[in-house]
Amino acid sequence: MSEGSSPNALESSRGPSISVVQVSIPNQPVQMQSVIQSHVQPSVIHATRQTVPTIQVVRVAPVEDDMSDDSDGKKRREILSRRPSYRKILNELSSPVSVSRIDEESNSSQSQDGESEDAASNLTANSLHYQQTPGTFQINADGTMTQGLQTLTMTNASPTSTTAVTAGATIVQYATGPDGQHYYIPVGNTGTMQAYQIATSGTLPQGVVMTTTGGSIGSPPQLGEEAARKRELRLLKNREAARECRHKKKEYVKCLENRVAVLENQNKTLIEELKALKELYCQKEG
DNA sequence: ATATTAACTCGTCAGGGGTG
DNA sequence: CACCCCTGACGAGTTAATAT
Repeated sequence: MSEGSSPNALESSRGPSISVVQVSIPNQPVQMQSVIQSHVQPSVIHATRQTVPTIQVVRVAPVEDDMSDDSDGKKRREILSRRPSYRKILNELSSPVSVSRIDEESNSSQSQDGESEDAASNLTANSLHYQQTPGTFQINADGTMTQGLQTLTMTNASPTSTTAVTAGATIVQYATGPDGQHYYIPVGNTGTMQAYQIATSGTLPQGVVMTTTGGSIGSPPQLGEEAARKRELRLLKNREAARECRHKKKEYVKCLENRVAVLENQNKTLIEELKALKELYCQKEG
C-alpha cells in the first residue's frame, strides 16, 4: 500500500496550500465543530471526515503550477514531507494568547470543557494512559494479575529473556495465562495496565508464526519464536503508539476548539466595545 | 424485524524524521 | 546508517440511526 495510491494522496499533496479549513456543522455538538488552522495536517481533515457530516473548505490558497503534475512521485514525496508532530503543535498552542483578557475568558469558557487544557498540557510528557477496559489487568498484592475472573500469574523471570524494554520506561513482560494463552504485559507501571494477548494460530496476523513454549518463561527462545516475538513486540509498540497518537490528535482538536471559542469570545467583546465607543463618540459629537 | 448506512474505533502497514 | 518513534492511510469490525 503506497501513499500515492491513497485517495487522499492528492489532497495531501495540496495540503500545505490550504490556509484555513472550517468544519461547520449545524446542530452538531460543539465538540464536533472545529476550525483547523493552517498548520493542521491535511489528513486531519480526513480524520474529521469520519466524525463529521460535512466539511466546508472556506479558503484555499492557489496551488502552484508545478504542483499540478500529480504523476511525479518524487515531488509528491517532497510535498508530503512531515509537518510538526501534534506534540510540537500542542506545545506551541499551549503558549499563552497575547491579550490578557483572553485568559479570563478562556477560564470561563474552558470550565465548561474542564479537562481539555489539562489533558493537552499533559501531552507534553511521555505519559501513557491505560484505560480500564474489559481486557485490562490489575496487579494484585500477591503479584498475580487479574483480568475479570481470570488470574494471570506473573513468574519472576529473568529480565533478559522475558522482559523487553519498549519506548521510554515502558516494559513488557512475557507471561502465560491460565488458559494457556501468552501475553505481553506492561510492567513497572502503577494503576491499571493493559495486557496484550499474543495471537494464537487462529488469529495471528499474516506472516506471523507463533510457536507455543508451554509457558516456560525464561527458557531459551527458539529462532522462529524469537522472530515472532520481535514482531509481536514491534506490533505492540506500534499499537500503543497509534493509540497515543490518536489520543493526542483528539486533544489537539479539542485544544483548537477551545482556542476558537476563546477567540470568538474575544472578538465578540471587542466588537461590543467598539460599538459602545462609537456611540459615546457620536453622543459627544452631537 | 431486518437491511442499510454512517460514524466510529482499532490494529496494522508504510514511510518520513530524529538520534546515537 | 541502523534503529526507533510518530503519524497518515487503510481495512475490518462494531454500533447506532434510519429506511423498508
